[in-house]
Amino acid sequence: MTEVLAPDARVSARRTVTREKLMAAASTVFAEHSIPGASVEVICEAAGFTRGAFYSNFADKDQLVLALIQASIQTQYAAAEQAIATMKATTGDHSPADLVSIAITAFEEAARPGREGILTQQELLLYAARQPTLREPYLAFADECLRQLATLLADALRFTGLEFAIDFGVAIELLTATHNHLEMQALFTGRLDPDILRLLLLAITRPV
Amino acid sequence: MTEVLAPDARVSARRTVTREKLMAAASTVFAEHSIPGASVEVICEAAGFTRGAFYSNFADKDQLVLALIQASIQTQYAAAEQAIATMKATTGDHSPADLVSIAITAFEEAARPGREGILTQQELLLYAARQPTLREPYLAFADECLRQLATLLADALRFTGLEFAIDFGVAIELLTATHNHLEMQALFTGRLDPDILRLLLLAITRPV
DNA sequence: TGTACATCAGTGAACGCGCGTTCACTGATGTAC
DNA sequence: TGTACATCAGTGAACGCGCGTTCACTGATGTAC
Repeated sequence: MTEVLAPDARVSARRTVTREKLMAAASTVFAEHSIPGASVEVICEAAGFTRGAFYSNFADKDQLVLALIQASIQTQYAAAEQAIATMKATTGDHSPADLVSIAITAFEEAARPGREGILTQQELLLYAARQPTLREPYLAFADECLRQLATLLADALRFTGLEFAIDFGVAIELLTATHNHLEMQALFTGRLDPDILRLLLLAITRPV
Repeated sequence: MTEVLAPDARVSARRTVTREKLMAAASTVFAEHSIPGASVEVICEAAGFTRGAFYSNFADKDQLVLALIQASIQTQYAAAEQAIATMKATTGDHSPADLVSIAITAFEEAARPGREGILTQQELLLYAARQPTLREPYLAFADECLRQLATLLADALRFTGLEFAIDFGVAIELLTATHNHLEMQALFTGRLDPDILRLLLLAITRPV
């Protein structure tokens, strides 16, 4: 991860841009055709390169998938951080429920993946579940994400004067499960109604 | 659906068996290689046939996927019915929480898909989300499933003297979302701990 | 029940296409003086 | 700053393989007398 935060000087800017274009194109093509259904040719066409460029940047297709998974992890980290910042910047008169809702909305806004992003994420998730090499990193990421979210919610709850009526870890899991469920449903209905999240949160909290 | 319940006499038993073998093999291969990554050749090999047999039974690969989706729907219907029957057959002294837990466990037992089944289901779900032709049927199924589950839970709750503290529809959605989340997690951890489901249920119900 | 024929179900070779991957190349970028 | 050369990044033709699909065939099953 260090290399990503502090880019290797030996990698030219041009090369970095090419890599990013290929990854963005791959993300789009994966969403439409699934990972095994997406040919290197089509990805390169979408990115505006020839296949040679692809193999100049990635050893093979699997290495591209791995890079995308790492990028997806980084994006979600950033979204969590953004949400924390937004929440901490919020002041003024808000009911406890409103404050919690603001924090959640901030996270959903920051991470909002759109239809294409949801499909790609699910695709990467299934791929990681199958590939033994990727299972461990993905789990580690999930744990880290839950911890981030826990910090966020703990802060938000302290502001609001609410507390969880159930185990903290279980509460976080229920919230992410529901969030995921809403995203999957959005693939079919086209709409994402976050009301259920709010109802869940109110059901599992109580005044201190 | 009529043809499935009352099998067409013009379709020989031999043919039906071949179809079922091909579908079972496809389910296994889809779990391992995803749908676009599963070649007709490999599916036929796993089923013990040659590729000619495949095209004698299915117009193309997509028709096989469609048949699998329909079969998956039937299986889950059956599981819901089985769970209802089990619950209605349960008598004796049980706490409200226990009774609810028995009903849920019965459903999980009847539907228990195993690692392979979970992967295949997710694969079919993503496929249906992408394929406009399949979106509508899948949604219709989901609605029907939720209605079945609603009946089951309404009965169970009546037995127990509990009632939902939140909207009925929302409660069902939260339960299915959590159930799904547990299945996905099981793909990574290898274990499926249904305790969270029980905790959720207790959190969103109250004595009448 | 036994025989002769018709239909059906699965075989396996063949097809052409598109895929992943390689590599000799060329034009773009960077470096030294 | 300008020129000469070295390195780098992406090109595009070529390869061989495996795929989806077709079809003439054969052995199995069903039917009529």
